[in-house]
Amino acid sequence: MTSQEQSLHYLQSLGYRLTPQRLMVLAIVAGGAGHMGVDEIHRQARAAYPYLDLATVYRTLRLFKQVGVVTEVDIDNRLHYELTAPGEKHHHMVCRACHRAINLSPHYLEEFRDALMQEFGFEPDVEHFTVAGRCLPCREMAAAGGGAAGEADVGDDGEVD
Amino acid sequence: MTSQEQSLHYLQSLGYRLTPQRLMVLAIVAGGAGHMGVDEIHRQARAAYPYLDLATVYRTLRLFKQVGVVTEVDIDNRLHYELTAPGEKHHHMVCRACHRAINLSPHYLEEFRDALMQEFGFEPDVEHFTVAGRCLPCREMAAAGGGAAGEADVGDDGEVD
DNA sequence: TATGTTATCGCAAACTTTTGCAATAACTGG
DNA sequence: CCAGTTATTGCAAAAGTTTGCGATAACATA
Repeated sequence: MTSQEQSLHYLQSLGYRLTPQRLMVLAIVAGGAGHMGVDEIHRQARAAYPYLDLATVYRTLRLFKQVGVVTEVDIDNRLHYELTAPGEKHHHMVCRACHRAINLSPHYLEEFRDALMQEFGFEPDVEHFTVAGRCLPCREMAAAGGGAAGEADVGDDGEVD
Repeated sequence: MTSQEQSLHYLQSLGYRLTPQRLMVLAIVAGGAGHMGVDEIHRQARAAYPYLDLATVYRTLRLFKQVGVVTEVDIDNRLHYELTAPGEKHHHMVCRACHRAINLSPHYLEEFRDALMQEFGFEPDVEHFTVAGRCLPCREMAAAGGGAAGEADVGDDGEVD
């Protein structure tokens, strides 16, 4: 049983229905490399299933995220999704200059999470976590006075690991 | 010189112009208790200055945030703003069930920030930081099987310190 | 396989936030 | 104090995302 099939059975076991729209969206996110923008998922889905509505894509992805099948990443105020890798869980650092997403091991958040739990009883959503900031190349470019050269001219799929 | 006046001089020293719209928005955010939603700021502003456009409120708040005069908090997918308290900097934990914002001392983020800087050269935006999760009361309510009772029925101004 | 229940879909409209553009007004220098 | 420069405004429209609603289709039961 592939991990996609597992996800589908899991959804079913929670009482959700298996619809062609959900199969399609799952297959596309699974097939894509890295995180995909909603519009791209929608475009690909419509190629095979022309009537699939954008609202359905949003609803489907929100459901998948809620049950943990996909991971949501906010890149430059736009939602992106990737398949949740069960064994290789990671968070993201998103550069606010070049909008690249860099993976971050969960290890870096454990202390933080434990402190909030113990001191406030607050359980942070660290299933997935995105922290904005500025990556090394962009900071160097900015420091050099270079400014905009090369910043923000990366496509939807800019990703470093 | 009040802290509002300081903010205004600071804006001016950066080359920004002092307009009635900016004075108004600053006064309202300064006068409000805790973080205010954009619509509420707009409503109050229009009471005294009827033609002030919502787009101007957004632009003004974005500018204020950029220069550090106000702090932005994302509560339930809506932007909220509060005056940046120079001496009492804090972050926020926002409960995804009751949407209350709880203040968090910067101390809890220092280690995290330092680790990212040292290991990745990534400089996280920790001027202000919002972490989503579930607060103690909501977790207890959920555990008790109570479910929705009392959750999410808090107004715009629900805040704990 | 036929039937009922209800989760899900497509569509349209709403909502929050951003952006383009021409008109206005804040600051600068004379 | 007046004129020129240009940041800022208001308006309208776009962009991204969510929501309400009637119609449809997935699943369960017989």
